[in-house]
Parts: sequence; C-alpha cells; structure tokens
Amino acid sequence: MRGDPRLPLYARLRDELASKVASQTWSAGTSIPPEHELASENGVSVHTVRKAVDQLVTEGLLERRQGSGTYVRRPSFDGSLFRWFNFEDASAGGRIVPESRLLSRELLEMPAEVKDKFGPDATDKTVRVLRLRLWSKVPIVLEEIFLPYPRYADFFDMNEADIGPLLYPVYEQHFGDFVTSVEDEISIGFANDTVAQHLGVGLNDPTIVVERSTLAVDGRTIEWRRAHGRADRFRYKVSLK
Amino acid sequence: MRGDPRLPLYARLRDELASKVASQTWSAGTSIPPEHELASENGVSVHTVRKAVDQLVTEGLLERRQGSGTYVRRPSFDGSLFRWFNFEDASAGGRIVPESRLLSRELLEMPAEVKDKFGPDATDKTVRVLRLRLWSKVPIVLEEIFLPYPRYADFFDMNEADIGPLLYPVYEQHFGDFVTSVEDEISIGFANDTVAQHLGVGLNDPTIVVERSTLAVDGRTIEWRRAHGRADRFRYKVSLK
DNA sequence: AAGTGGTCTAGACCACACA
DNA sequence: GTGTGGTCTAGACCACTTT
Repeated sequence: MRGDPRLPLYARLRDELASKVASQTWSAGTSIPPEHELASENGVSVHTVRKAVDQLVTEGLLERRQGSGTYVRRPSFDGSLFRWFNFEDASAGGRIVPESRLLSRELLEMPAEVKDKFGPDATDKTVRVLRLRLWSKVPIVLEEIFLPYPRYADFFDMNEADIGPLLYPVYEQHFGDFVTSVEDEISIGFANDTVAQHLGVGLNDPTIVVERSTLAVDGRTIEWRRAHGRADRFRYKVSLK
Repeated sequence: MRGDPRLPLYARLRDELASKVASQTWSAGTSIPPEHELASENGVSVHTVRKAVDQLVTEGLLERRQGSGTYVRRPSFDGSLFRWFNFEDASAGGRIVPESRLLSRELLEMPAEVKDKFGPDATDKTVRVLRLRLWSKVPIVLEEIFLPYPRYADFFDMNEADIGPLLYPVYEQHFGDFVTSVEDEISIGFANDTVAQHLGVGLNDPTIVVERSTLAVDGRTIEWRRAHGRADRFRYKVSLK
C-alpha cells in the first residue's frame, strides 16, 4: 500500500479509499467493493478495512447500508438547500426545488477580502456569479458566488439551462470538485441598492447574511459565497452534534 | 450488564460508563480503570470496551492519553459556546468564557408555542429563565430558556454562583441530562421592550433570533430556548457535513 | 521495568437486504 | 439462499508514559 509507511495501515488505507472517491474511480451513489475484498486486495484484515471505512463514514464520504453494501455518499443537497427557506410555507409537501436565476457572470480581480477566504491557494482572478433564488415566485435570497479562475473558466460558457438550480452537482460533474462540507457564518446586514432591488425590500432594510466556504475532501476551498436573505421569509435551520 | 438486552454490548457498556461520569462516580480530570479491567469486570472483550470508550471519546465525555490512561474530560463546550460570539474581537487569544447573568427564574404555565417544541412529552408547567450573556462587559445575547417542570424544579434553589456561566454541565451533573445534539433555527427579529433594554439597542431594532431545541441521547427535548442577539456584534458559525 | 492505550490478525456468529 | 455489513472474541505485538 502507498503512503507514509510510518502511518498505521488503516490510515493509509483510508487515504487510498478517499482518493478513489475524490478521483471518481468510485462515483457517487454506487457501492464500493465489499469489505472482505478490500481486505484481501490490500493484504490487510477485515478489521483494518472496517477502521478505515469507519473514518470515511464519519467524515461523510461513505455511507454504510447493512446487508447491502458501502456506498459513496451523494452530498445531501437537501440539507444545504432547504436550510435557506421558510418551511412553514412548504405545507404543499413534497420536495420543491426553489427556482434559481443567474443574473450575471463576470471575470474580475479577486477582492482581497475574498482572497482571505481562499487562503494560500487563492487565485488572482475570480468568476463572480450573481444568483437570485425564488420560492413560489418570491425572491428570497440573493447570492454572490466567487469561483477560482481559471479552474472555473468554463462556467462562463455553460448554458443556464444546463446548470440547473443546484451548483454542487455542476462542480462535481464538470469540474471534479466533490463537496464534503461547508462552513457558514451568519450575521445581520442591511440591504444595499442591488440587494434591495432584487429582493424587493427597502434600502437599508435588515437582511440575514450567510457567508459560506464550500470545502472539498482535501480541505481546499471550492467556492466562497455571500448570501443575502429576506428578513421576513428567511429561516436557517441546522442540527448539531 | 444493565440496559436493554436487545442493544449491542458495546452500546450498553457505553451507557454504563456514561452514567458513571454523569453521577461523578468518576470525576472530571481523573482516570477511569484500564481497559482490560473494564473488560473482565463486565465480562466482555477488550475490543468491546474499546468500542464503548471510542464512542464516549467521540461524544467528548472521555479522553485517551496513550501510555497513561483514559480520563474524564473536563467539559469545555467550546463549540456551542463560542458559536455565539464575534470571533474577530477575540484577537486577545485564549479561551474566554463570556460572562453570564441570570436575570430571572419563574414558574409558569408552559406557553402553547413552547409545548409544541417539547412534543408529546411536554409538561404543563415550565421554569422560564432569562439570561443575559456578555462579552467584555458588552451584552450580546438575551436568552429565554424553558425547562420542563417539575423535572427542573431544583433549578430554582440553586445559587447563581453554583450554576456558573454554562448550563449544559448543570443539566448533566444535577439533572442527569446529557446534551448530545441541538437543533437551531435562525431568523431576524425586532427588539421588544425587554430585549431592547437588556441589549442596549433601540426598540424594534433588528436582532438575530436563534431558537434552539436541546436534545438528549434518547431524542428527548431537554430544554428549548430563544436567544436574541445584537445585530452589530453577533455572529453564528457552523460547520456542516 | 511495568502498565497503559494503539494496531492488527483470524475467525465465529448475527442481522439485514435482495433476488 | 447468498452476500453484505455488524458484533464479538482471543490473543499477539507495538508505542508511549510513568515510576
């Protein structure tokens, strides 16, 4: 097995399995080989495989289904998606994906403030996307999304229809970036011209501001976004352990 | 071993060990018996002990020190605590526990709205606690905390000095309730008289409202609280998988 | 040197999913 | 029924801390 031989077997195996997920050798939603097979292939005991898999399950990369197999987890977009809306209006039931409109896509110098969020890997340029999200035709959230350039250069040429209402699947399928976690920071802001106009609220009306770093398996920042939510309709829900 | 025999051994052992911590049979900072001893005492293998201990380590109750022993962790509750404050001011470094003042404790009929949050286990009466949290002498958050009565009847008689700045350790040590997870819901509110007065903001100024259900191992709701945070100083941070 | 947790093996049996 | 993950045992050896 590859990896630093000073590390325990299960840790090296974990890295090996993680890279298969990251490289999409094993793709989202499919099952990975059974434990006994991974054990014999890698010349370790089943218990060692279990320990490696345990870790990836904890990290949210894999998912065990007893009796069935171990699967590459599809990032649950539900959570991060529906977090943004007021559930009480969802009495209609079912899983309604809110409408999503791309307002603009621009290439610009990455602002210093955003560079900070990307850390040492920050690029000089960025693709800035303005997106409005609506629910039952009512605008709820205006998002500014910053993507690293040139990695996301192709984002310009994509049809809005192809992009669809969710970005994480696009990152995964077109750019090979698998979202494993996000870090949100929530505060109050006051609507500027752009925000007021698109959300249909008054200038300087309070809004909820959610700043999100979206992270890949290896801890790299995939995107950074700032979302402005309407005070009267916005709810952010989260469960913590 | 006690506990529902349908549960796996390691799960029952975990509960047993957890209760020794909760009851302070094993007190914070001291080491628990070695693994081989726990194994023979309970008639299980070392591996089973390890699995139970693993879980408690993950839950933050115990701490392993290789070559030395396994210790009862002194609760820090950093996560749930520092979530509420604006980190940028924390440049002083170190781990500052914000000041906490109990403003009032009352016994009243549980409001219907709060009853909903407790679900079918809701009691008719509740202990309502008003608490102000300050950081560097500045009031940041005003909390209304609802505790079930009579389970938390003793909360009345406790000295504020004994309670300290953190409630979760009190729930654990005095009432045997282990907090395992919380569910937060965040929205914008507008300061009423009480909130405005205690936070030192204007009437109807926007505030961040965090509504939290605090849950025990078995899914029971331990408390429900609504916190009003000052718009200018409040930040809520969270990392999601 | 003695004692503790950390890694790893080999193998048995159970619980569940699926065809 | 077959195959998968889940629990559990018994025991070897290693790495680290403490005396």
